[in-house]
Amino acid sequence: MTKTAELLRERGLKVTPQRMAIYSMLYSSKSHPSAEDIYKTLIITNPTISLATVYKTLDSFKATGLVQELNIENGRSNYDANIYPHPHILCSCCNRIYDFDADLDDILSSMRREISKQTDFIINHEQINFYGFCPDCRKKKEILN
Amino acid sequence: MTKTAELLRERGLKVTPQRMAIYSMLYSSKSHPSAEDIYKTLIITNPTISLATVYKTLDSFKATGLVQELNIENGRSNYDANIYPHPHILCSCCNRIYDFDADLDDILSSMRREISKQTDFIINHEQINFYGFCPDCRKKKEILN
DNA sequence: CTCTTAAATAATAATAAATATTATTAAGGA
DNA sequence: TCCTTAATAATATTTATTATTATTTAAGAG
Repeated sequence: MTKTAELLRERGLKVTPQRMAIYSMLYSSKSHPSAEDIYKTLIITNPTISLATVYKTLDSFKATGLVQELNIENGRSNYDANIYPHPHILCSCCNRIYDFDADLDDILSSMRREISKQTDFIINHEQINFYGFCPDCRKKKEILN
Repeated sequence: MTKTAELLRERGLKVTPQRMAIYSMLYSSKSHPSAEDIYKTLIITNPTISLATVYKTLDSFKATGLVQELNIENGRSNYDANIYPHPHILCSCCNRIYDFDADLDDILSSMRREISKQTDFIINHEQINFYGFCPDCRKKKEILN
C-alpha cells in the first residue's frame, strides 16, 4: 500500500483515486494552490473529476488534519499539505505564495503565550502573512522603466 | 468642517453623506465589520444606501489609505479604520474579532527585516491573525456541559 | 470472489461575496 | 446658479463555495 493510501486510511478516509490525486498533488506542490488550481491541474489527468469533489475532499482533509487551509488571498482559500504552522509571503504583483526558512518558532510561541495571557483566549492556530514584491516582479518592473 | 470631511478632502475624495457615514462608523467601531455589516448598520439611518456603494467606498478608502482591509475570516473581508499594522485575534466560536494591547512592534519589525533579507521581497504589510476560543464562549460551553 | 451497504462522486443547482454596468443624482468649482 | 464630473442606487453579473441528488464505488462480510 502506498504512503498516501495509508495516510488516508489512518484518518478513517476511504481511499479513492480522487483523494489520492488531490493529496499527492498538494503534497508535492510548493505553490499553495486554491481549490480551483487543484481542479484545473487534475482535470488533465483525471478528466471526470469535479470541482465539488475537490472542495469536499479538501474539507475532509482539513477536518482530519491532513492539510491546512490558508487565508492569504482575499476571496479564496489556499491549501497546504504542510500542516505545521508556518508563515507565508505573497507577492502582490504575481500573487505567488512562498514559504521561507526563517525559523520563527520561538518568536511565534512566545507571541502566542503573551497574547493568550492578555486576552484569555485559548489559541488554536495562527495565520502569519507577509505581503510585498518578489525579486522577479521587481526585476520586470525595472526593465519596463 | 468636521474632522471626517477634512480627512476625505485631504485624500482628494468628494465629501458625501455616504462616505461620511461609512467612515464615521468604521472609525468609532472596534468590531472590524465586513461590508455587509456596515451596510446593515447604516441602512437603518440611511435608508437609501446601497451595498455596492459600501463596497466602492471601502475600495476608495483602501486606495487612499484611510482604512485597511483585513483577511481574517475566510470568504469575506473585514475593515479597520486603524491603518496601523496590528495583529488580530478571532474567536472560532462567535467569530468576534479583537485587537489586543501586547506591543509586538519590535518583534514584527525584526521579523520583517529577517524575512526581507532571506526572500529578497520588499514587504509592504502583513496580516497576523490568531484563532482560538474567547473567554465568553468557553464559559458558555462550560455551562452547557 | 461476489454481494451489500454506506460513503464518495459527478452533475447540477443554489448561495454568498464582490464586482460591473448604467441611468440618475449631487458635490463643488466657475 | 449653473455645469461638469464623480458618486450613487439599482440592478445584473461574476466568482468562490456549498447544497442537493442520483449514481457509482470502496471495502468489509459472507
